[in-house]
Amino acid sequence: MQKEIELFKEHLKKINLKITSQRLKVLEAFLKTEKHLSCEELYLIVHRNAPEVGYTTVYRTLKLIQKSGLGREVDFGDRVSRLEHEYGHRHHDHLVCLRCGRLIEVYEPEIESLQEKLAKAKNFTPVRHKMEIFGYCRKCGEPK
Amino acid sequence: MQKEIELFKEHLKKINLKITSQRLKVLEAFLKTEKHLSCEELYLIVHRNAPEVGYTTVYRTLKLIQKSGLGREVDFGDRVSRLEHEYGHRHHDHLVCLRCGRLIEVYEPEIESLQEKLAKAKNFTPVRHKMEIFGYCRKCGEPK
DNA sequence: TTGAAATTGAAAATCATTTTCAATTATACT
DNA sequence: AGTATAATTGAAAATGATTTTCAATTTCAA
Repeated sequence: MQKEIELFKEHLKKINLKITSQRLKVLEAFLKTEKHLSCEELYLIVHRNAPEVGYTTVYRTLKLIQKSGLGREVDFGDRVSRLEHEYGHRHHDHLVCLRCGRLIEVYEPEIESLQEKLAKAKNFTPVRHKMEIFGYCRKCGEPK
Repeated sequence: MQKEIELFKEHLKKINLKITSQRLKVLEAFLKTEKHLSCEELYLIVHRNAPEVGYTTVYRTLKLIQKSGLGREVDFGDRVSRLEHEYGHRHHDHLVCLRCGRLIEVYEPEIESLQEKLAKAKNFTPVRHKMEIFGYCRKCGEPK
């Protein structure tokens, strides 16, 4: 976690932004969880221990975490941004349970290379991609 | 297009909803385009010829089009719902140009079957999926 | 034709996110 | 350490897409 904090500080310095206690508190709360937290969830966690950190600052810091390369924004169709770890985590796709909301991360290199091929066939220069499979997890069983 | 209109009417009857001129106008505007229209864009089109159709009704009708199986909601990360044709269109993925917003539809059966395999490996029952590749189209060239 | 139930549109409400702005704070430079 | 200055903060207001409310209107089965 120290490594990530250092990277974050370096990123801030590089773009002439200041290292503040609020920013570090938000970052630490993010680093401590492996869950995909929304801004509000993160705000509640940070705010519990540090009531002086405001909602807006959490939003703003989440943008910085993304730009620093430590976090990636994900949206599972509910119009709520969530942040997942990017540093030290290779790209993966998601299985999203329609009943309980459970999230399973999966990695399939063959799909990645097929995607490259697809893009190339259309003269398209891929930058990033997202793939989500919605359905029912083991516990939630068959639909209906 | 008549076939789709019939299907829509059948769907409404099945769930005891009424066939109104407003609903048919929104449906027809949707059927006439192959573009991925947002609610607002569709509203503007409908409203041009039929000013008596309100914004809210367009929104409500778009939900009905989705439920009837004629349209599918897509969201390319800008938090705006768009509706694409579902009836008579096999599932496909999207290449989204980050500069000009161009949309390219692609179909790759191998990816589809790999997705099935992935889900099965996690005891997950897939219902639907979405895959989007963001990047730069031929015209917009390399990033930056 | 009629009446119950569904539909409509305008306006208000909602919800996530962004912007505004005056007061505060970090940091580079004395 | 002190100070100037540019960045940061948080509360509140603004935004923008979508949803809800509600009284008036319309559909359609009987």
